[in-house]
Parts: sequence; structure tokens; C-alpha cells
Amino acid sequence: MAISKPTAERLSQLVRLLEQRGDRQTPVSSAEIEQLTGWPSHTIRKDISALNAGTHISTTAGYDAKKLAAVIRKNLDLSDETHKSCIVGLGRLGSAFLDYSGFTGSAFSLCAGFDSNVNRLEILKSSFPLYPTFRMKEVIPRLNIRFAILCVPPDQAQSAAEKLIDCGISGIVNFTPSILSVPSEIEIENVSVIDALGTLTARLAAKQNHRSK
Amino acid sequence: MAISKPTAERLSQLVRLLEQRGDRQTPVSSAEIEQLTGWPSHTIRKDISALNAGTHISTTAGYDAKKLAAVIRKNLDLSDETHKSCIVGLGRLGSAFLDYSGFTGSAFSLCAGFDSNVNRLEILKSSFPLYPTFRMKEVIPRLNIRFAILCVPPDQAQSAAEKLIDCGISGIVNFTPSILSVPSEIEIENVSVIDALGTLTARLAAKQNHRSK
DNA sequence: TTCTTTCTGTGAAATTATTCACAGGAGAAT
DNA sequence: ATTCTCCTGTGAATAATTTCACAGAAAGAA
Repeated sequence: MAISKPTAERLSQLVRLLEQRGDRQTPVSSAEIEQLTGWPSHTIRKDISALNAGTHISTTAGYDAKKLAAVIRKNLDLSDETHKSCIVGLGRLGSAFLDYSGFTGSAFSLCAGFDSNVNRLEILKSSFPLYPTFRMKEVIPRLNIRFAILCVPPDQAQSAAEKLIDCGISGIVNFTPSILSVPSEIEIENVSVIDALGTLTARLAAKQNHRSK
Repeated sequence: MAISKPTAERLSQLVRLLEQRGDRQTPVSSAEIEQLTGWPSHTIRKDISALNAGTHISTTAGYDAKKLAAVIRKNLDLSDETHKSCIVGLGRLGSAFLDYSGFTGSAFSLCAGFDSNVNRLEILKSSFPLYPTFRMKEVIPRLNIRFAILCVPPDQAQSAAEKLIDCGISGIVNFTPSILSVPSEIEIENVSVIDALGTLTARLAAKQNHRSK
């Protein structure tokens, strides 16, 4: 059975939650997860029931946090094997990822950065190599990089995306405010503060209506 | 009629798309939007039909881009009146917002920044004032700030969120990898590269299954 | 004017996701 | 051993969202 998109999203956040939960010994219950995340407990149970578990994961007190995290990872293809990604555009935002700790322990690794400004490449410090943009076509296939994190200025976003696709990338996390047009076999995930704020206001407005109804 | 959450999300992206589209004169058709975004044209038409338009917005050639954008804004409460927000945590990521251009022209404005490191506040340059964290309780209500963009280190995320809620904030865009527990009247929108990458792999995997089915 | 084309707008149908409600299992307590 | 309690797991019911299919409006052509 395939895992639906909303379920996959909740589960991948749940993995993070389980891992940052201090106590790895005492089991987590669906009620506790509800308390922490706001998702109703039956939704969480349904989500978990969608994955094929193998070993038993739950007891009368709840789920074994470690086992549950492992099973989710396996089902979402987020286990050991790390998916390689690169940063494209090392301005303020892009270079902020150079020392972002969130990747360690995740299924993803950052293994290259690109920027067209060669001077900048020499100034920046990084635990993985940085390259000038013109070397993308050579580096990306060689390192077998599948994902790109796009942080270039808005007016360069579309052309950078096209270059990346030409290099064989299969997904782009788009941090620019530009909307990208890409062939349907390429996946885009837009990440935008403005959209996030828009979502917040929409939800708050919906609440308001609900209350005054 | 209330606008549903997925519809609101598509529409708020559509506004950006309409505005960055070079040509403001020739009308835009639902087919063109499909081409640009990948959303099916009937979904777009349905979305648009959910908002109450007032003036007519469409002609036989498509939608009047400017009018459509204006109507969407009005319906999503994204018009003239700007919602005020602040940045909390001015590390690499947080300070990247200090010169982010995406806010101009949007319904949101950035009007304060906070960091606990006072020396850092003096180094950073910004077009709006920056304050030490302990002044949050005074500044946020005074400037009537409703949203916070949270960029502190992961281990400080929960306590910073609690402080913000205490200051009367109503929504948080969470850029940290921590999962926040907040009362239900506060809205959280999580923004995480790792989750975005997870979503990409999930979608790519789903495609794969579909093809081999 | 009348025909043709092109696009919107929207009820109705189909699909997808969430919520409910309860059977069943596992441990703790007496 | 029996009962009590607290969980999970999951079919069935409900709700939300998307897709379909087509009537109708507008504009240009002849």
C-alpha cells in the first residue's frame, strides 16, 4: 500500500520529533504525540498503520520510540543511505546552510555548493567543497547529486533551475520567491517565508470565522 | 463561503506568479497557469470561483492579471494593510532576512529583529531596528507585531516560542528543526529544508511506484 | 447578424483524507 | 487467575478536495 502525501509529511516530521525527544526509553503514545504536535491521535495511529512494520512496534503503553523511528525511515526511504544534495547560490541565505547542523543525522547530506562569484568561494569556509557555477555539469553527475537547494537571486532562479535539470538533478527545494516552470518529471518544493506568513494569516482568519459563525 | 486551506495556498502562490509575470496587459488563462505551475486548469478555475469577485475579472481570453491579483489579495486578507512581523535570532539564517527583498510588495513587513547577543546587534546593519531579546516584551506589543520568524538555535526554539506567545504574538514561522508545542490558538508554520527534501523523495518514490504498477 | 472559437464558472461525480467507534491485546493490581 | 485500565489497529462513516463535463458568455470573423 502506498503512503499518501499528507501521511508522509506527518510521518517525516514525526521522525524528527521522536529523535529530539529526550527520553528514548519510555514509549510514546499517540495521545502524547497529539499533545506535542496538535495532530489528532487517531490520525497518527492511522498514519502509522499505513506502514508495514515487521517487528512489533507498540506495546500497551504506546510505541517504542526508536523502533518506530526506524520503521518510518525505512518506509519513507529515509534510512541509512543518504541522498546527496547541493546548494546553488551562496549569498547570505545559501551560505547560512554551510554550518547548518540539521543535516547531521538526517537522510540527506550536503556535498557541494555552487556560486558564480569565484572570489566569494575563496572567502567562505565549508566542510564540503565549493565550486564555480560553470563546473556544475561536471560535478553533479560525478558526485551523483540528486537534489538542489536553490538560493540564487530571484531573477536567476528559472535559468539556474534549467541548468540543474540539464545536469540531471531530480528535485529542487526552491528558496527563491520565483515560481519555477519545470518538466513534470522534476519535483519542486517551494519554501517561502512570504507564503508561510500567508498560510498563517489564512489559518487565523479561518479560525476567526469559525468562532463568529 | 470560506476558502479551503489548499485553495488558499495555491491562490497565494498565484498572486506572486501574476506579479512576476512580465506582461501585465495580455490576460492570463487557466491553461497558461497550468503550464506554469503544474496545477490542473480546472483546479485553478475552481479555486478562483471560490472567491467573491465583485468586478468581472475574466473575459473570453482569460483573466485580467492585475484584477485577479487584487481580488485574491482582498479575499485572502493580503491587501494594503501590512501585517507586521519580526525576526527572532539573528545568526546566519536570521540575519539573511535583513536584506531579503521578498517582503517589498508583499502584505507583510519586517519591522524588528531580536537577538540575545548585544555585540552582534551592533555589527549588523538593517533598515529596521534591532533589539536585545529582553526588550521583546516591551517592543512587540508597542509595534503591534503579530508574527515572528524564528531562527534561533534548535535547543532554544521552544523557550523562545513561549516567550513570543507571552508577548502576544499570534503566529510563528519556525525555521528551526525543532517541533514546537504551543497552545491551539497560536498558529505554527514549520519551514525545514530537511522536510522539504523528505517531501521531494516521497513524491519521487510515489511516481516510481505509479510507473511500475 | 450569425457562426465559430475560446475560455470561464459550476453542479455533480469521483477520489482522497480524516474521524469515529470499538474489538482486541498486554500489562498491572488484587 | 481474574479484573481493570490503557493502549493500538482498523473497518466503516463522514468530510474535504479534486476532477469531470458541459452550459453559457464574450469576442472576432464573415
